Amino acid sequence: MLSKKTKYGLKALTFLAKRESREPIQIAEIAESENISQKFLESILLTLRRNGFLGSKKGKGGGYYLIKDPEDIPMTAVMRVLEGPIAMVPCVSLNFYEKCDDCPDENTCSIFSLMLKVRDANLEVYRNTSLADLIGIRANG
Amino acid sequence: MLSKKTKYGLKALTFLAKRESREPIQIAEIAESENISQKFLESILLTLRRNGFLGSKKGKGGGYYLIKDPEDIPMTAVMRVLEGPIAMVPCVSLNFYEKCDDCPDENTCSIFSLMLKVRDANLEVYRNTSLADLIGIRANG
DNA sequence: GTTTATCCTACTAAATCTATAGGATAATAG
DNA sequence: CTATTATCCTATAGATTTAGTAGGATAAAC
Repeated sequence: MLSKKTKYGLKALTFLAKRESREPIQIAEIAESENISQKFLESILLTLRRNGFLGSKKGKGGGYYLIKDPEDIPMTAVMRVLEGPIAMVPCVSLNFYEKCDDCPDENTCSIFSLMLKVRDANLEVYRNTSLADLIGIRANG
Repeated sequence: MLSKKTKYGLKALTFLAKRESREPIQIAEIAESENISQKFLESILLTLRRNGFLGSKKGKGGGYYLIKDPEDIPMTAVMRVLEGPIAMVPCVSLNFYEKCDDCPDENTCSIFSLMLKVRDANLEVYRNTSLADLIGIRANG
């Protein structure tokens, strides 16, 4: 299941991407518009800023804004920052590789191959989808 | 991330599928061979039996055994029973549909289309993989 | 009737997710 | 300079899910 954190983060990003202008938007405005707890959203936007997706400005007239073109923000990057590894098991993860603690040997693991296929299928989707693709009237399916 | 429950369930299923004979195998043997807590595995095999994947026999010489050919057990079925919905959000789930509580309208939801694509990509993999495909030396990638 | 192994419910512990509290910091306006 | 505004940041609390355990009931074999 997609975490609320990721869901809210994606909604906030699309909210910002939809705007023509890149003027700062306050957390409160995004939170209200997208039905998100303001404090929770605050922490999410903070991670998005720390990971290079957003800029911010303090004080009156402050808020958050995109610092890249939506076309240049692939879903792979967003998902990895908000949701974590794209792979379902660490031993097939490209960016978060780890040995599975219960597996003596990847070469004989019965689910390794399946997990590889799943990872690749998801990567294919995320790599071919940018924030720009999420904006506007949805292209159904 | 894949839950331990699903991972262990899949390993147990492949362990049983690898055997030529369909004689009952004891939980203890599977648990030891696959590095799984016996009690935990017990509850997993129980759900697999209740959902029509396994048969069981009590008493001496008892245990669990497959009641279908591995070719006839698609990953879609196993995943849905052990891991739950294949979709990442309930509003795009085929078998577990629900409205998202925070979304006023699916038609304007910015992530709906992406979640559909992800679901379909995963379905494609799971539908085209049976338990039989998990057996034996892994076909890498 | 004893042994063996699954059946079943309930429960506990740990981890993760979701959300909140409350003050620190910095920018703006006057 | 001071008040106001809005982000910054750490810590923590509450809720949910996951992982694993306890302990006896049931049924089959010998």
